[in-house]
Amino acid sequence: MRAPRRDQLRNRQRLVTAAREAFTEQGPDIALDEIARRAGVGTTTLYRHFPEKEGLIEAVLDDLAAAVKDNADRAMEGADPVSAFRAVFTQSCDMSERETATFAQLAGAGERADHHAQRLITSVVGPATDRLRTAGRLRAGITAEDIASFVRMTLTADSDDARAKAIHVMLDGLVTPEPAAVP
Amino acid sequence: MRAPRRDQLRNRQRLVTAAREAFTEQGPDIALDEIARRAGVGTTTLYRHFPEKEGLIEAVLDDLAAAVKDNADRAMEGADPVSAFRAVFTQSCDMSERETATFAQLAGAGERADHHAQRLITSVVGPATDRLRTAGRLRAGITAEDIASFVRMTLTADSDDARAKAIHVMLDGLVTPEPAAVP
DNA sequence: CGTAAAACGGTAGTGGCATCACCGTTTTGA
DNA sequence: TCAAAACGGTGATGCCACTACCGTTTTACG
Repeated sequence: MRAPRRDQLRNRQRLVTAAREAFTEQGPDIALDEIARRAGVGTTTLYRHFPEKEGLIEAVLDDLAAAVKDNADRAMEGADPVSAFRAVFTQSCDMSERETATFAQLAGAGERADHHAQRLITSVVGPATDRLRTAGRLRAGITAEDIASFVRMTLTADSDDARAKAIHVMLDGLVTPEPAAVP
Repeated sequence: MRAPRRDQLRNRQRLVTAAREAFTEQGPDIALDEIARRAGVGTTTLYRHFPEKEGLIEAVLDDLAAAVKDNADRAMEGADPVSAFRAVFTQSCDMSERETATFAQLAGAGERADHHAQRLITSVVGPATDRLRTAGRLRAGITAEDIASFVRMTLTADSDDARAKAIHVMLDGLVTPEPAAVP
């Protein structure tokens, strides 16, 4: 089997980067021709890489999620389970302003994209959630998928203010108080 | 000034009803031609009533919200502020299965529709929220708009299960415990 | 009733956009 | 070096929102 060609990899990366910028500026309804032009490739090449628009959206979601995942993993190191969970949850809901809006828009741009976003978020918050549960501080009956769903909900808040309040309310209800110490 | 013609009113109602059914079955991307056919009117008539698709979506949102508003107002009568709020909040998040999904899809079908849905929900939960605050049982710093935003968030949950859990968590964080009685 | 204003409905057309089909040209791994 | 793979331009198809006409029907009202 031949190794993948360099121009192929390069063009794919260019497309994803251009698409990410384009989606951020204009939303998911921007024309694919425009994205190809921004990437400096022909429209044919775009369709060779992403036969359907939703595939490109998924790739951009991957790109956006990678940064969040990095931050989340860093926040896990050397922190107690409660602090780690709070940090991961907050960061997942509230990346940089623009990224949050872009991620939310793309996640709502179709069923496939929606599920893909859900999976990505689950992979980000899963470890912190499991650790919180192991420490006995996670509210009973809550799964990592639930947490991911909550995160995605907050992304659709219509203002940063409302989102911040929602994060606060949810964290309060998710992390249970420390069990009383035996005297 | 002449009174509005009956056929006009009738056709408008038919369009909204047909659109509501069509959106419920096929989602907001269904073609307007198809909706006109279902309503038994010409496409020209559809565009005369709703020059833009988003206007039709807003009308359907109104239609859906009216039923919820009725339930909410009924739940307010003769109930204490806390019960009333819990009932209104829960019912707003969780109408009948189909309606919830339809409302959420339409609310996400454009910026105008989004803001319209927000206003509608605010008008539904506003009274119950104000009453809860007056009773001193609403968490400090939370406005009716925040509550409406929370409701809209829960509509985007990806499963009934996750939505139910979110409602529970949020209610716990929103209604403060009764202040201790003076001995 | 009679009538004119208003609403209707069919048909054709415009323009944007996703997606496909060719096909000659360029790049690249081996 | 050279064949496989990727590129890119151009034109076509089909769907859909939205517009323009224009002759026909319905309706409010005198």
